Amino acid sequence: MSPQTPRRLIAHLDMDAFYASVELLRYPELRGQPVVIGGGRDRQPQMQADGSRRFATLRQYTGRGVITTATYPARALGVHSGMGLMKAAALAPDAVLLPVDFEQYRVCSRQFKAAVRELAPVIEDRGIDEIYLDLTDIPGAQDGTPEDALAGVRALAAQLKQAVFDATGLTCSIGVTPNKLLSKLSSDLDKPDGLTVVMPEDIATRVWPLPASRINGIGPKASERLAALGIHTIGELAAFDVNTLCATFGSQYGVWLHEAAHGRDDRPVVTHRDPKSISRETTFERDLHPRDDREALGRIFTRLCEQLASDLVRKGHVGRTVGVKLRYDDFKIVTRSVSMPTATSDAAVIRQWAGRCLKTVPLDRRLRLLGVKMESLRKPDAPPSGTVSEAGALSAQEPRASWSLPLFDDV
DNA sequence: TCTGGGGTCCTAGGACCC
DNA sequence: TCTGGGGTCCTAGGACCC
Repeated sequence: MSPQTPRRLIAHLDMDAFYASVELLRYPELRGQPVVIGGGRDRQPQMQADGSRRFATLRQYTGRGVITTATYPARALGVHSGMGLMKAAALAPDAVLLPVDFEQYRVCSRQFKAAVRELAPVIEDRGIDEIYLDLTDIPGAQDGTPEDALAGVRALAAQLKQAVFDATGLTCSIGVTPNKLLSKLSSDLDKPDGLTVVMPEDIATRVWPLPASRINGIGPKASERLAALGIHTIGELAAFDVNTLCATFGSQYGVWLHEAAHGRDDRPVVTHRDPKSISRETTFERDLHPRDDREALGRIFTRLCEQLASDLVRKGHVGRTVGVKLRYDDFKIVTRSVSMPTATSDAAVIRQWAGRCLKTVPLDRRLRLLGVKMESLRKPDAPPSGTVSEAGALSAQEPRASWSLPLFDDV
């Protein structure tokens, strides 16, 4: 790298087993035990006569929930996030099962982000438990000899970890590298409570031996197709002919795979993003038939639209494209969407247009999930995007009277 | 033992306009 | 009569992430 090229210094900070760790703050007696978080509302720990708490275990669970997070002792038993709770119960029947408490996690999330912001103000939010930081302009982190600079970087990262712990009592893992891709990968190398610095000269030894699937953006499908090409590690991907990658994966993804494997990524740390869509969906306790369970489905549909509308209002958005999502009992998903003449956040209008979408979907088998989504979001007072004329304003109301919903209507 | 809920981005075909 | 490209919007599906 030439001296005039400004080398960026990017960190990825990832909270360790975040939801589970927040629960352990509240129930310290569970520390060291296998604990999983997931499922519904109704498994609050019960206080016993002797003042101790009684916790539900996975053994008693019945239902369709999945694990949101598991403590490290639970992970050692083979359970992990995304796994169905029934399956997890077979592997770890005595693990403690706690319900999710998003309110509390959001409180802790705000606390750790505020603590980090005091030291490093350029933050990109990546959800409730992780952030990217641009440390390039933090004084002291890149001064002096390469050895001094490295020491400075490590000291700053250690300071960030301490600030997070002081604010929340929780540990996190940090990766510091020249870009987001490498930092994301590096924060995972020494979990939990890790601090990993990877510079370009370390890529061959630290990154190339890892499985290709460790790259953020290479999921199960891409991994499988890479394996079919004989590519298993990031190093093998880096050495592979980029033209063959493009022929297999398309030019955009092919080039990206090649660049990623070489540790190259120039995406900036983005401190603010406007939401693109807002949605609500629910999986039923049992599969429902559009005909036999018409009334139940109608009520659920109406409630989803009302929840979506109130989310829009609360977040200060209106939207112009309404969509529905159905998952059948065979797990096949269909979606339908339609753009309205004007943007809205009105539950009744959303329900009418979403109902219109529903009428174009096959309703001949049981449903597992129903969802409603709004896209093309904007602020209510902003001028409408696109070319829709003012005359369209009336049309958003029009389906109210003229559309009937024979299958889902609960009246 | 069947797999939650909230998002983002990409692809691809057709409509429609210039 | 049979032919262009380019650009944008719309819709459906899918991969991926937290």
